[in-house]
Amino acid sequence: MTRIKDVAALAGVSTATVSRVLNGMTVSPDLAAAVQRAVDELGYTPDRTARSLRRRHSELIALVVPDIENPFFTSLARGVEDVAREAGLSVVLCNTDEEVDAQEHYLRIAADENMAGVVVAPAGPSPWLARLAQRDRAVVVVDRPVPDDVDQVVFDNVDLGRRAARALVEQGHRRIACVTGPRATPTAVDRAQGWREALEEAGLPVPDDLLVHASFRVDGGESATRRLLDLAEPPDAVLATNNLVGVGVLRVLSATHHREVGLGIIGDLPFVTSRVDSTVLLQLRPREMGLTAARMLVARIRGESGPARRVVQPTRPVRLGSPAL
Amino acid sequence: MTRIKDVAALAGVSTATVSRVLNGMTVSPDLAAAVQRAVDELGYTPDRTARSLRRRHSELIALVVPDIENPFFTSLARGVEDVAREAGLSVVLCNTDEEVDAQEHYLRIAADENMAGVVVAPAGPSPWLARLAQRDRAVVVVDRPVPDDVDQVVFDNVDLGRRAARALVEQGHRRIACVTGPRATPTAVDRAQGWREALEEAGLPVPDDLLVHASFRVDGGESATRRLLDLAEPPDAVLATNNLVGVGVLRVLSATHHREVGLGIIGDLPFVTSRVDSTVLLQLRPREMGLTAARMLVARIRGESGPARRVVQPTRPVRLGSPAL
DNA sequence: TTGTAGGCGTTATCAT
DNA sequence: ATGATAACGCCTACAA
Repeated sequence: MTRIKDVAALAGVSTATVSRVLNGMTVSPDLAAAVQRAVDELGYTPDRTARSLRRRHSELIALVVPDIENPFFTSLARGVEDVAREAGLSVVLCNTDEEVDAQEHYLRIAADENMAGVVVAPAGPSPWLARLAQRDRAVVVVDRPVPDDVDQVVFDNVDLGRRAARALVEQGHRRIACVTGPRATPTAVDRAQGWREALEEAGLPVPDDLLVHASFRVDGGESATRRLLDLAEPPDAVLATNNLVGVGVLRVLSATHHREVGLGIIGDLPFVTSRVDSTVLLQLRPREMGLTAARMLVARIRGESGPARRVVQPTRPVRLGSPAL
Repeated sequence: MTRIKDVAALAGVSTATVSRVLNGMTVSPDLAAAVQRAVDELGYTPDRTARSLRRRHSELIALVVPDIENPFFTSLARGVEDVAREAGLSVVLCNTDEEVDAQEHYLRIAADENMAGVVVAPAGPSPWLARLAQRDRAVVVVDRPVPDDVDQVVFDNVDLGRRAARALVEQGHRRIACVTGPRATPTAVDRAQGWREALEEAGLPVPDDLLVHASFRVDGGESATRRLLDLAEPPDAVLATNNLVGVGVLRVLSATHHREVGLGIIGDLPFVTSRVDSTVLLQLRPREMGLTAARMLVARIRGESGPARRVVQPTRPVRLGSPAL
């Protein structure tokens, strides 16, 4: 392999001068040109492990997400990537599969690899958030709020639940069920809370059996919906508090020909192929969330100080119909 | 931060001994125990940049894919991850967005970060494949064959096209269109070739306007289908050569109430919500492909030598109907 | 402005 | 079996 000293030898300068050229420090034009020629001729690029060791941090940032198969997080990843690339950082994507152990594993690696920073949508609480901050690494938490004193970009989840449920009320539905995620997932709980508030403010009853906690995945939406349809008094509408749950609900409603049952979804409907003209859609624009988070991260990496910020990512107004048809 | 010398001091041994304990070399039981105690007490983990610099390679492998939003590649990623974790390697996911520049960027980083290996589904040809091999890094190409002399895991794409088209012929269709990916994408071309062969072997004409090259995405399937439906003699069936194109075709067929038009899809239908009872599905099981590729990669990282292998990943037989309903 | 040289934290070689 | 020490490749005081 070609090393910095090979470049130095070819250019007839010291390795220090090569390093300076590579890092944009002041070097006389003629030497800089000679170095650049040598670099080009040899196709030299610095060894990033050596550079990271010396500089005490790399040019990698980790994006840790709980479910890489959920289009919400892949969109978020696109946003993070766009900003990172602009800043000369590369993103490595880590999938925790909603398992805290895997999350801890990847956060530890981010620390041990001396990555410049981490954007994490937490599968659960983690001591590593504080540890990373303490080791002087940039940390931004997205989507799911945590109690730690770190930068966060989240939605106003109670408000999301409220707005989506209100829209269903305005459509004339009176028995609106809510299918949400696990009790341990704050976004799931908050959105359900918003749903409850909207029903109460409309003077509607909120029976316990209309709120179902399921996995935040397609199968969760499916099983929950089947259970709801089996009730003695089934709902006349269903609010799905995330995109995959929404797909599951929609699948079961279509398969069982319950086209009269209203549907609200917080999130986008990825790849849907059925017509959902009257569906209430509250789109979240995860890409924008990724942009916001990555910008905050880059600012911290560049040395910005100040107290942890908690940014509420705005969303679009409720709309009707399928996004693509 | 806590360093190896802190552990050594606390355990009353040299750093060399600590290193030996950490790396499973022979150390007397009592010293090993003392070291382990110190490691636990300090919560020490080795600095991976230093380790990588010294060992000449890290414990990271890169998975480079052209479209992180395509469920085919996220499934493949799951397979790679499962094997990698088992082998003590961590996967970093890199999205090239079908851009060769981005691909080159990430491959270069993989080289400069001294990553142990790379699994890449190429967006296009790359000199880095050879360069990485030359630098003694493990490389496995997946999904899209390349001319380079490197390990590859691919489908028999001509056969896929043939089998899917045959199934549509057997359903009684006589004018079967094919919507495939860009001319520069070998999988797209080969699957279309299989389609052509199946039609010819059935004695059906293969008019030029029944083959449409589009992007390998949902919008590609949509626009191609609209064009096909506008033909003077529209097709009575459509073969989509990948999953996203299939979604696009299905969307347009549903939206325009062309339920009588037959449909074949090479790949899975992610998140579909409409009923597709008579759809020909040729599922590819990308996760298995990821498992295969990662196992080959791990073997190479462990030092396996021998000529480059080209493995054909088997697929399921054609089936009918939606995967989930 | 440029070169020399030390050190980042780890592993591996060479003694003992 | 263990310890001292020299690398790995780069960056950055410090000196000139």
